[in-house]
Amino acid sequence: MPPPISFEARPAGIGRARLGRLETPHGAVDTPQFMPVGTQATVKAVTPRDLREAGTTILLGNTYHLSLRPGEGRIARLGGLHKFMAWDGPILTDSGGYQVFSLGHLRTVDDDGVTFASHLDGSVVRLTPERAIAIQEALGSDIAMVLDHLVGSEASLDEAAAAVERTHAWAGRSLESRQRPDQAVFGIIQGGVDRSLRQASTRAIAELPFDGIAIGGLSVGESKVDMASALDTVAETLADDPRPRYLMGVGSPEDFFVAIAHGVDLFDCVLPTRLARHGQLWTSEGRLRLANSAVQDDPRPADPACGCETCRDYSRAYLAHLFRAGELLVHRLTSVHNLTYTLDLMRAIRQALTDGGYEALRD
RNA sequence: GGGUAGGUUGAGCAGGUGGUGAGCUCCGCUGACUGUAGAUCAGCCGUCUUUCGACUGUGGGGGUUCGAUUCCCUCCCUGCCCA
Repeated sequence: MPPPISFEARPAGIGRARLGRLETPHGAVDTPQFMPVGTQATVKAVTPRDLREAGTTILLGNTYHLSLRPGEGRIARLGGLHKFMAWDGPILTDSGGYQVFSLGHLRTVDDDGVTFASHLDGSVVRLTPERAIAIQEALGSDIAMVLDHLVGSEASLDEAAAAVERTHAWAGRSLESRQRPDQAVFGIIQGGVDRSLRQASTRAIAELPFDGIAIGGLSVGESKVDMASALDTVAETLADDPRPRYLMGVGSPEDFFVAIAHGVDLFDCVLPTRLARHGQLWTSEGRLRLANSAVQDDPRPADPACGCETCRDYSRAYLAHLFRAGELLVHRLTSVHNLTYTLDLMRAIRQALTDGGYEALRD
C-alpha cells in the first residue's frame, strides 16, 4: 500500500524557507500554501467555484462541527465530505482540538479525552483521540489532524506542560487507532512559548511516524516576538525533517513571511473570510474598512492591483453601500477578494522563493 | 366642526402626576478579529472639556410657583373615531 500522501521540498535560500509539492489522493498542492477554512463543509459565503477561481488548492474542514451537524455518518452515507460539499480537491480536517481552546467554558478535559456541552443544544459530546480519527476517517478527508490539547497564552508553565503531556499521549493513541491507509495523519506540536517545552514537544511529535508535522498553540494571544521565537525553536529542532510542516491558525500577511522563513509549508486561517464578513479587505494599499465613511464616495476598485471578480466588477463605494445596507452579496464579494489576495500573496511568495525578491515582496 | 390619543436628544421608544429626564434600540463615527459558538464584538454617539466636570434639553408661547416635563391658559402639529 503506497503512503497516502507524498511530499517533496527543497531549500529556497531564504532562512529555512522551502519550496515543495504535496501530492494527495485528491490532487497536488504547491507549497508554501494557504488553506481557506471551511469549518461546516463550506467556506462561509463562497462556492467551490469561487474558491477555485481565487486559487484555492486545499481546504480545511472541522471534526467537531461536522460530527455534531450533519454527523459524520450521514456524510459518509452521502459519499464522503468531498462529494457532500462538491469540492473535489484536497481537504484537511481539523480534529476539534481548537474547540478545546475556543469552547473553554463548554468543555472539560481529562487524560482520556474531552467532554463538550454542544454549543448547539448543550448535549454531551465526547471526543477522544480515537474518536477524532474515526470521525475524520468517516468524513474521508485527505489529511486528518490528531486531537491535541491547546491552551492559551495566559496558561501557566505547569498547565502548558500538562497539555503537552496529554497531547503526546493522544498523538500515540491516534496513530494506533487509524484504519484508513489512504488518509494521512498529521501530529501537532504544542508547548506554548516556553523554549524547552516547545523543543521537547517538537522532538516527541517528530519521533512518531506521522505523515506531516503541525505547529499548534500559536496565534492564541502571544506576542509576535514570542511566535517567531517558538517558530525558531521548532525549525531548529526539526532541522531537515522532510515531512510537510503546517502552522495552524495563521494568519495575516505579515505572519506568513516570518513563518515561511522558518520553514513552514502550510497555513490555514479564518482571518481572510472573517475580516471579509466584518467589512475589512486586505489590499496592496493596506487594510480597507468598508465601514469608514469616506469609502462611500470612492469609485475605485477595492484593490486596483487585484484581478478578482470583486475588483474587476465593483467599486469600493458599491461595496460600502452593500455593507451598510446589510446586503448578503457583500459577504461573497469581500470573501472572494480576501481569499484571492491571500492566495495571490502565497503564489507571489513561491515565485519570489524561486526567482528571488522575497525580501522586496515582504516590504 | 366635535371627540380622543399623542408631540422626549437624527429615527423609534422608555421614563417622568411640583424638587436630579442624557436610559434603551436603530442609524451614525472609530476600532478589534489568527486550527470559525463570530453576517460578530468593543468604544463613542446633545454642547463645551483630554479627563474630572459644567451646561442645555420633555412641540411653541404665556401663566401659577422658591422651583414646571408634571398644574393652568393659548397656539401649532400628528394618528384614530364621529360628523
